Amino acid sequence: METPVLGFEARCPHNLFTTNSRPSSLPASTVSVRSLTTTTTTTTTVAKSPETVVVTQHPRTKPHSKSFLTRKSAISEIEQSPNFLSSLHRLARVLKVQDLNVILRDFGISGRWHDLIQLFDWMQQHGKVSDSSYSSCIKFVGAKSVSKALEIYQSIPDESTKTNVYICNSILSCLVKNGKLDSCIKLFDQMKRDGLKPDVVTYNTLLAGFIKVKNGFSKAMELVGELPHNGIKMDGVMYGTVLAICASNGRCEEAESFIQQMKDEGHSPNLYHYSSLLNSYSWKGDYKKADELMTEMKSVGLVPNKVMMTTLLKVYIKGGLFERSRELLSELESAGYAENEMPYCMLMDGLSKTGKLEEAMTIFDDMKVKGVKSDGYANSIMIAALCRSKRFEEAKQLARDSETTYEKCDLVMLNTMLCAYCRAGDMESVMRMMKKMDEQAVSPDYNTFHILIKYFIKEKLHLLAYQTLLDMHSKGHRLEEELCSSLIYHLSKIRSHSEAFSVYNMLRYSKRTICKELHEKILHTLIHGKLLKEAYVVVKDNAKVISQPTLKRFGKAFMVEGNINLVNDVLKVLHGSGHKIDQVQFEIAISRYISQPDKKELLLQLLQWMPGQGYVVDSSTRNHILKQSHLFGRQLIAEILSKHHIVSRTMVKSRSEPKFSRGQRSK
DNA sequence: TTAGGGTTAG
Repeated sequence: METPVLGFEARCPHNLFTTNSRPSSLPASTVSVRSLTTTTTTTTTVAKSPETVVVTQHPRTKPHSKSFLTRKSAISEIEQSPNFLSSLHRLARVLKVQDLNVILRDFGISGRWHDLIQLFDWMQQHGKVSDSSYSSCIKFVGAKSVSKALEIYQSIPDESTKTNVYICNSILSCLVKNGKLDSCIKLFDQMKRDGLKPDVVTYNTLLAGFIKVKNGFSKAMELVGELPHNGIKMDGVMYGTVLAICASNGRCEEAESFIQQMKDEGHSPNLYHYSSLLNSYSWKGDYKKADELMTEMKSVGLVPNKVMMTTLLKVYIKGGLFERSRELLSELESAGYAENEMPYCMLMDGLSKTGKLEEAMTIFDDMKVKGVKSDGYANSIMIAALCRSKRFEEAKQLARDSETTYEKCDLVMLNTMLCAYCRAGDMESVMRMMKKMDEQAVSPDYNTFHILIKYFIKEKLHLLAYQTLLDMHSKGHRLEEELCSSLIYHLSKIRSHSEAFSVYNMLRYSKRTICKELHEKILHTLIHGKLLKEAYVVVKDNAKVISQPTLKRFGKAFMVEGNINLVNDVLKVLHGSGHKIDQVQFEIAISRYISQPDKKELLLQLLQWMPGQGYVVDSSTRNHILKQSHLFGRQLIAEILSKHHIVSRTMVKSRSEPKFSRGQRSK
């Protein structure tokens, strides 16, 4: 009785109960869900495709088995029940795992997230899960919560299930879609170690993660390089992904060669493949190649769509072909492809960035006259354009208009307006924008901080600028040297030396190399602020790039007021850097030691160190030491000073030798 | 039986 149904199920490659998907190669009308799940009389009416031929080749004795119909109705009952769990309890006995999967997917598609989780829990508790339960569940759960999806993946008890390629692809895709590319790659490597045999879908999933990532191109190519090793051939989908990666990285030559490769392998590029290639030409504005591409595409019967035409416009604009751009824009208008502001925005931006502000403004006005729908991008572009031309009052006015016209602003718009207000010196509006960002819970980005700090410096609110920089740093944004340097300068001027030093340190430890003048600059600030211990740190790390006069100034300052316990270390560091220590510095250091006899050891160390490096005490210092030698041990002092004496004599001799050779002297 | 991609603006 059940055989025909099972036979049918076994032959049909797709789930009987699937309500959402069908074989992607088939048009919607051929094998509809309705036709498969109602009675056999309808199957004959749709017997047009190979699949339905299969059906008719195995005629059933009965329309559907009782069990089939029971399961079918149980599924819809649970799906439609306001309290699905109670229906589930009641009907559980008749349902197979694949039936539960159908319900699971139905919940996923209709966004019944909590029901989905509840159902899956129930399935796990009752041991009614299959590989496809995991892959579907992870897919739907992952769209809302990556951590929950990971939790489900980790909960898989069986190691071999954990490396099931469908399940792996599902969780990897979920990570990619949530921008967690690094964790995705890590997990992928782990999966491979655990026995995953990645397939074309796996690789494509990973590759998709590189599309909008900076420097994603080379990493993507590494992955592509792994394909032959795993016996995987690229398919049309993967070519699409790879071309998008090329396009978003401006790699037009590579894009061309991938297109060629796919053609050679018998794939026909579609509109998307060509669009990516076209987009790759926009980087350099290569309109010649773009035109050729359009011709080729049309010759194979593809009709450019709105996006493609807009991308072509982008190429023309980048290539500086403004007349042709205007013509193309008219074409877009007549084709009904310019009903929103995007093509206008591109043209306005291109014009203004090449100094054609007036022409950009004409487009802007035109757009308004034509009643083109705008979400505020056009305004934002013009505000930026006006700022670029230093027409701050007009920029400010337009920003005000935007604020009243458009309720919703994204971060870039907010930044543009903020910038206009800052440049126009409108403090009240600046504060209003900051408040707005706060209220809308928009977190400031690098640009926001940069704009504000520059503005606060201009308004001489240096400590506020400093606080903002701290905030910026704590949020993990990179700091720009020029801005930091300027802030260091201003903080020093208002005698906020330690704040200046903290800016220096933030920059120093977040950047591999910084301009050498900055070390010198901060050193002057620290000396001036008497932060000598900090100054010593700077010298210790950077003595080789600091000028001799500055080192001298530091040395002297430290000898006079630096921590006495560090005096010898400082002298050694200065000497070690190649700096010739001034006699005055020794004099000061030694007098300090003499005035503090408890530092006797340090004095002796210094005096013993000096001759070995070619330094000797001068006569007044020598006399000073001798007068107090009872404090330090007369005998020892006498011995050390005699060494100084010997060295000083050889020094005098060697200094005089090159100048007066024997021969010269005898003349 | 479950998994993948792709084009445009500031």
